[in-house]
Amino acid sequence: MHRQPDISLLGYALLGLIHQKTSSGYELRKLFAETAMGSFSDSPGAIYPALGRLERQGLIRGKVEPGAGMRRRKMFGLTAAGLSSLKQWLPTPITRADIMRGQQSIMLRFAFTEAVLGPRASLQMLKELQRELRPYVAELDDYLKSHAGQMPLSGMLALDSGVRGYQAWLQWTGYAKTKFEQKKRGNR
Amino acid sequence: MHRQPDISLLGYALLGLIHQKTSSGYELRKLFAETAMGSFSDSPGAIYPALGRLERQGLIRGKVEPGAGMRRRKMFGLTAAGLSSLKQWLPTPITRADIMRGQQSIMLRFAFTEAVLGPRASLQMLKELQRELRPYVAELDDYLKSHAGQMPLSGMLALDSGVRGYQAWLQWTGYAKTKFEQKKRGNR
DNA sequence: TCGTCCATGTAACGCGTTACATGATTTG
DNA sequence: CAAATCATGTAACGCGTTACATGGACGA
Repeated sequence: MHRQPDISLLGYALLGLIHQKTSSGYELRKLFAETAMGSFSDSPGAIYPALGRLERQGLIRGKVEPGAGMRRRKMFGLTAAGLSSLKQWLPTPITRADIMRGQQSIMLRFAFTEAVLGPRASLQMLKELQRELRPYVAELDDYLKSHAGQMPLSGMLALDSGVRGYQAWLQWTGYAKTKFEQKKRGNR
Repeated sequence: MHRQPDISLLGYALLGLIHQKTSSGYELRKLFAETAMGSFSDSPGAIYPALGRLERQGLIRGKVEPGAGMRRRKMFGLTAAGLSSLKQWLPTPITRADIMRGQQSIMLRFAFTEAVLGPRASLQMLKELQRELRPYVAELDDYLKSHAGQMPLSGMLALDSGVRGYQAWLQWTGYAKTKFEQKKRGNR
């Protein structure tokens, strides 16, 4: 039982992307810059040190491309240890604390789960998310309804916007589940 | 024209709360811990240093309560400079970059705007938010529709969850506007 | 008086931010 | 050949995190 090294969310994002495709730091930067990937920073001062840490931890390995007439660049690939770190992280149970901290880390895990652990794990994750989300939304809603009168309007509305966001997320889990079930039944 | 000192989001949160009510560090901590206030940290290692910075910047002033038979505590109140910092920050224009970075900072501003600048400013902010949000949601939606086929299912769904969140937020702006207009017409 | 809150702090640490630095290689 | 872009880094800095420290007040 090797103890899990500390990896930041950015680290896991890099691990997942590198799992999808061996990449250079620059490519990863562009990905973050162009595709609004959960709003990770595209700054070299974040990515290169993060890659350095992952490499020092033995989770990825980079080698400078020997390509002829190419700009020198270091392509990073996942090591066995890196893959197992990903596999340990992806299915960690979803807690209410995770939910309150924001969708970001949960959705990052969701995005990588299918490719690394398979669609069954994705479905499992969606179900877990529903189980945590449903009572939380209900509680927030109750709180809002019973306290709406005694709160300043702005405060009530700010809270309401959060509740609506969670409701939309909850609805999404249903949609996502049917999409995965459709896929399992073979119609792609 | 005094230059605006650097204030973190946590700093603004504290400023806004102290504006509402002169408070001690401990009270502010409890607020964060209990009311899921945008998920700010309730840890003393965040709040006390932040209060210290604000005090050193002359934005708040704390005095130890002379209360008889009470536990010693330092109550912080806003200074004139603090109030003017808040007033400068609240109405800064909403950009797409703000939106992509997350609702947190925008909703924090919204929550304080009514009390500090009045309901007209809140309405103004909601209109601005709509103006930025509407085309952004439309673009995301277009992108999703045109690329849905060529993306991995998880990726498409992760993006879709983001889009749904923004859509819910946009709908909320409409609701919030009517609430404020109702209030202006006098029926509370 | 003994534990449990109340209340305020401090120290080490990690990581992201901003800004700067450096070259090589296409493109015009 | 000059300018833009590719590609990788480094340094200073601020702030939040976790964990630890301290001490007074209140209840049993």
